Amino acid sequence: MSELILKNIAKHIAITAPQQELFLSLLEPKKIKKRQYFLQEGEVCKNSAFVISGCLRSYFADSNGFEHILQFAMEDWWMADMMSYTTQKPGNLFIDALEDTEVLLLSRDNQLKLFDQCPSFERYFRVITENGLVSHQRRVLENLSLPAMERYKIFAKRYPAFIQRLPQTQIASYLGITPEFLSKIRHQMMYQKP
Amino acid sequence: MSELILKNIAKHIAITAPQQELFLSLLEPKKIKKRQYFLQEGEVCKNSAFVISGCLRSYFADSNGFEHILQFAMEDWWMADMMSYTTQKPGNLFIDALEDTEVLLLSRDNQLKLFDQCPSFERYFRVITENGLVSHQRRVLENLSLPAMERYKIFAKRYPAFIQRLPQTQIASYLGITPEFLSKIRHQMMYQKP
DNA sequence: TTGCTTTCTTAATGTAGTTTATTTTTTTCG
DNA sequence: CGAAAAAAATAAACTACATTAAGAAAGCAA
Repeated sequence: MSELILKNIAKHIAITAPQQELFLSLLEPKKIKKRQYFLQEGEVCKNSAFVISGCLRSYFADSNGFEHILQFAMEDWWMADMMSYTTQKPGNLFIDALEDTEVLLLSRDNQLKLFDQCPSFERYFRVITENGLVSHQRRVLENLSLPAMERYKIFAKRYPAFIQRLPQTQIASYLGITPEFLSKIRHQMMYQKP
Repeated sequence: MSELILKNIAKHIAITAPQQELFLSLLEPKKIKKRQYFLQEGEVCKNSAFVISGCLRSYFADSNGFEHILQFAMEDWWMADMMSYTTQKPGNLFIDALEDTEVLLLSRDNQLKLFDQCPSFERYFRVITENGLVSHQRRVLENLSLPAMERYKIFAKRYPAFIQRLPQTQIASYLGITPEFLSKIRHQMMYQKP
């Protein structure tokens, strides 16, 4: 069960067997049922979650009650409210499960401990964070420069698994449009593609 | 002249005098005149730039020739095309100067060397990158959830110096609206505020 | 199987923001 | 300084997307 996370780490850094054990000893497994919250607005995000199976989403609920999805996390992805996790102050995101989900938790305390005891992990999370920054920068620019249909096409190409597993409502919320308009876009695509 | 960058680093990590010297020896000063490119689309971003004085912007030029600003960098900020800088592959951003600007350059090679020779710097850049990620996540959510006038108000409150120093055209491009519409918004704000 | 809830579609109407064009104001620089 | 260029304001026509409403389809518990 911890093979997945070790494999993920091996993609970026090489660590010894005792370091692996140290790392695994700092993790805590958890199961989150579909529709169950992992984190709610106003709480401190004590843990970062590595998804073993299932799917999480993080979102912001605006003053009109509309939900805006920041991120999905399926197998092999990390999920947290980064603002709250790094500062350990109350956050304003919700995180919940779109499917029954298994995760491994790493508390911020344990993460910082890990950085001191094994600096390779500081490198691992630096690289992970660099990649996250790049993908959010790309998302900002795509939202500024592309109309909704283009953004949907790119999303579908980049994350084909998401298109199959997620309801369109969720995808629309991630793209920043209404489900009604996404439906219209998909209709248009069917009759203009070939 | 290198006081500013040492002070910035001291905010996050403590380093010895010889480490400071090592770090400074890896930096290269450069001047960039107003309207001059620091980086063009298709080039590899070899250096990250720490701004000593003046102002840089990074932007994406879409297929219709419109510019979409990703970031401004004034004194005490780092600027790079992160995608290209971290992978050392050709990027798709432009970076140029909005004012005559002085920067200190750190090449990716030197940065990685620094990480090996002084792991505290790996921590410094991890923290910087975490902060960048958080601010881009916040920007994604603000773009999804708020109308243009709210985004402008938040921008003005968060970066008061930018409002004074930058032309409205640039701010509009950062907010994702046309200069004409920003002008309209500002007119509305004048007659509804008090 | 039924009924209930969630998801998806369609369509009419409404609006935040764009486009295009013109004029005024400010900045730049020889 | 004065000319030219850039930036800002205004306004009318237009469009991508939202809102509202209603019904069809699909998933799911009992």
